[in-house]
Amino acid sequence: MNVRPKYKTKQKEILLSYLESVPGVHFTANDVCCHFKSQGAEIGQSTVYRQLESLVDEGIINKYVIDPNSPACFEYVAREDHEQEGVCFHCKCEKCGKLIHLHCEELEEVRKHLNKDHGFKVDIIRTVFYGICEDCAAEA
Amino acid sequence: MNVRPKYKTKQKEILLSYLESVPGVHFTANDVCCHFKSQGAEIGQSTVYRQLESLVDEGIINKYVIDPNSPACFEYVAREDHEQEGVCFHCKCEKCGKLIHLHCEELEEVRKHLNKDHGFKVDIIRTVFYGICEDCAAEA
DNA sequence: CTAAGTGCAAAATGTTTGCATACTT
DNA sequence: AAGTATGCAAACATTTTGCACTTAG
Repeated sequence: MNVRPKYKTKQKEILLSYLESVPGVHFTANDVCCHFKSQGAEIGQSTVYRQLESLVDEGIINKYVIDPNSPACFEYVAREDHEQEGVCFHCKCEKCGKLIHLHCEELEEVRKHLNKDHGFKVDIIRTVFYGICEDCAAEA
Repeated sequence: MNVRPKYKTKQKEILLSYLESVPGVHFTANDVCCHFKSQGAEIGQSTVYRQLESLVDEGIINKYVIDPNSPACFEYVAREDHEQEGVCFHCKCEKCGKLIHLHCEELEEVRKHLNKDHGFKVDIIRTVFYGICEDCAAEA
């Protein structure tokens, strides 16, 4: 999409270090703004939006769309999850919000299938399966 | 989630009969407005939104949320399709924005696989594969 | 010095709502 | 008559953008 950040700025740094401190938590762009506002270390909201977008592109955070009328959710994905490079799919529970990471051969197949038979190159980082997780299904 | 329409109005009637004429086609609320505007048979946009919402609740059409910043997509699902549970999967091109819908046996398999082997019930309506479509991949 | 990032306020977008009017039953 | 639906315009909320300014390399 875009060429991405090249300069290391104070804003990006503090944003990132904050995100690293809340792995697995999901938050909105506005949450981030408020957090920094209350810390006195403000970051302009355009910057927050722009940085979050960058981070999504870089695969450092994930973005979740629950409903077009509520704000988008983001979530920091711990580094280990990236590094094991065994391409990782994500399932997001719509009920409890849990994020499940799957390293699964069958899903790998699907990706190949979409590529070969439909000419569609799936972007795994961005793609999220929404649904209901085992636990939530059980208690329902 | 609401108590729904009780009166049969002209607007609802022509809206429905239009929808029935385009099964499997994706459209936005705005598309509907424009369609009727060009037909001279206008329906107010609030009415369009309200009726579409009703129809979603009634299970007559499906609503797809691709991205919070692009309009929601709707799709009339023919009665037979409901029965064969052949809801379709969506692929969204990150480059040109195209939305591709797939009725694909293999994807159906994945869904079953996730359910059976991972206990995860995929919500097809909300799940979107992001990636690069054939055309965009070609011209790159 | 140049390219990139920031922040503000303004625009854009898609959707919802208040309210007076019109239609269904 | 009573209860709904309609349509307009205004309101909303989130996200994006234009632009002048600052900062990193």
